[in-house]
Amino acid sequence: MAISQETDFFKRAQEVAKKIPYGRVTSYGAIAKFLGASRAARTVGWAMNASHGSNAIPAHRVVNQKGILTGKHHFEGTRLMQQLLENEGIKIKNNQIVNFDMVFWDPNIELRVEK
DNA sequence: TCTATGACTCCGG
DNA sequence: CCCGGAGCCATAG
Repeated sequence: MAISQETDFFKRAQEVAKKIPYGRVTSYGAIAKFLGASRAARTVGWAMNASHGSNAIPAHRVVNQKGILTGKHHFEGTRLMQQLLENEGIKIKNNQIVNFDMVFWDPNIELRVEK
């Protein structure tokens, strides 16, 4: 089912986050762009913050454009986010995803128009 | 309505 | 890639 355009921005961001496949990651900007506001990446982070702690949103699969775990700071432990990603087979070094280009999942490509 | 904020991104050096 | 500065956007108060 398509993500309703009627839904609030941050809720749509959460829906996209839920669609991130296991072992894959994406960026705030990619989600923002998919929602129609490529420059609202910061707001996407805001949505993650709201969802985190409330619902089971894989926010750990959302990183910045460089593949750096900028949001790890907001998880319970500073290593929780990294461990969750490593548990999915993602290599991380110095807070950065090593094979970022390989695990990167772009909703604009994978979800697209979403038949 | 206006101001402040932020888990971002782009650009130049 | 690292660093500093500016821009953009939605939400909260």
